[in-house]
Amino acid sequence: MDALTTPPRKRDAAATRARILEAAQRAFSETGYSHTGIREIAGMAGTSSTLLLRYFGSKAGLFEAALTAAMPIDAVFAQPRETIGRSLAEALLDPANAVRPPLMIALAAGDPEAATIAAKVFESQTVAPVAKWLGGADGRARSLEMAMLATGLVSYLRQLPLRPPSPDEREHIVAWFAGAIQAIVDQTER
Amino acid sequence: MDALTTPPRKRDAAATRARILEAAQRAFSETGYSHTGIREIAGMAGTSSTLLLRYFGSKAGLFEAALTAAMPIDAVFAQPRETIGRSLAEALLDPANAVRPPLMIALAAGDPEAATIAAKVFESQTVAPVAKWLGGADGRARSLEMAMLATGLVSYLRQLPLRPPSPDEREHIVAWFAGAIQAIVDQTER
DNA sequence: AGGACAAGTTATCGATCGATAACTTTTTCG
DNA sequence: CGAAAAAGTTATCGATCGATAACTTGTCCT
Repeated sequence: MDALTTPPRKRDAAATRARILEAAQRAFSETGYSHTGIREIAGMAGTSSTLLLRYFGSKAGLFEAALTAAMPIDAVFAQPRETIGRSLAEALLDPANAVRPPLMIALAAGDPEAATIAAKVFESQTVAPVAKWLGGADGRARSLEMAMLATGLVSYLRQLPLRPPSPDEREHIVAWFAGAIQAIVDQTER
Repeated sequence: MDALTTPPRKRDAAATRARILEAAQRAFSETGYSHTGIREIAGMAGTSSTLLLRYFGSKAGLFEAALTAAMPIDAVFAQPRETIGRSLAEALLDPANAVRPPLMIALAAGDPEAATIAAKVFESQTVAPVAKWLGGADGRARSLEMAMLATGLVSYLRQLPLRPPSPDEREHIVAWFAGAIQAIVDQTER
């Protein structure tokens, strides 16, 4: 009588874990940390919340894992240094990149627990590497400035339901962002 | 037998309403929208959640009221235009200013309901007035750029539990922020 | 083949949340 | 004064959340 029901999928812990992680990245970056339930994520991954918790310990653990796995900044900073502003802007605003660290930061800021996790991961995975990439004694300050810009950009152009900027306004903003990033990168020691 | 118990305070709807509003501003800007309960706010105001709901209809209504009442940008933009960058930075980072629009924005971004309210209020109370203050056809784009910078600044220097920047780094960041704001303000039509 | 362990499901707990109803106390005003 | 309206309290509902326990089913290894 179960000829019409979907047969249960092959058991594969690694694949299930990966599906949960991917679903978590998508869900967290769409609805934020507090507003996303583990049942919802598990449902998107085709499993149950119980299994999710066994793999990741807790909702906070899952968030940390999702955040850590979503840090593909190397590709951006491998681009030519002379046009890194544009490259970063495009990477941040590409709709295909569902999960980006600054977006996660913006989404986590409202929840103390999530903010602590996000800050820790972001510090080690993004702020510190970029500071090293920049070089100089003021590397960390400039890295933080870039992070502020990036978080602001994704917050306003991807997250907040503001009245959408016109194409001209959007291009104005993106050009300004790229220029501001480039200025920080090109800056030499004072 | 109630000689030792505090006598109940005089009944004053306006004063109670004001206490609730102030408590809401403080609580929301410390723990965010989702993570702050109406019982907690009511407790800070010395009343009950029932009364809070009667005055503000719902938690979302209270948030909107708290946000609308926390928009003292006029004072900042009444300062001399030539040094508005510094003035804005100081206003945003002054610990006495517990509630600032960009901070509320940062805290609300993670919750869809709160983000919708915050975006609507911020658009009309801050983005639009600043756009008019700036003037020019690209006023709104430049206003949004300033909002991005401000949100990034308060997020990283007031909200996120990052490893705190050193005094030198902090001053580096503040000076950069003030310069970036000033550049947007001084910018003329291209 | 068969058992041991991993993978996955079902049921449920306890806490918390926003919201509502019903009630009591105080103030106000004719 | 006294009654009506406003101000405030107590009790509780229904839903949702993260988390745990107990159980069943599939897979793999000797």
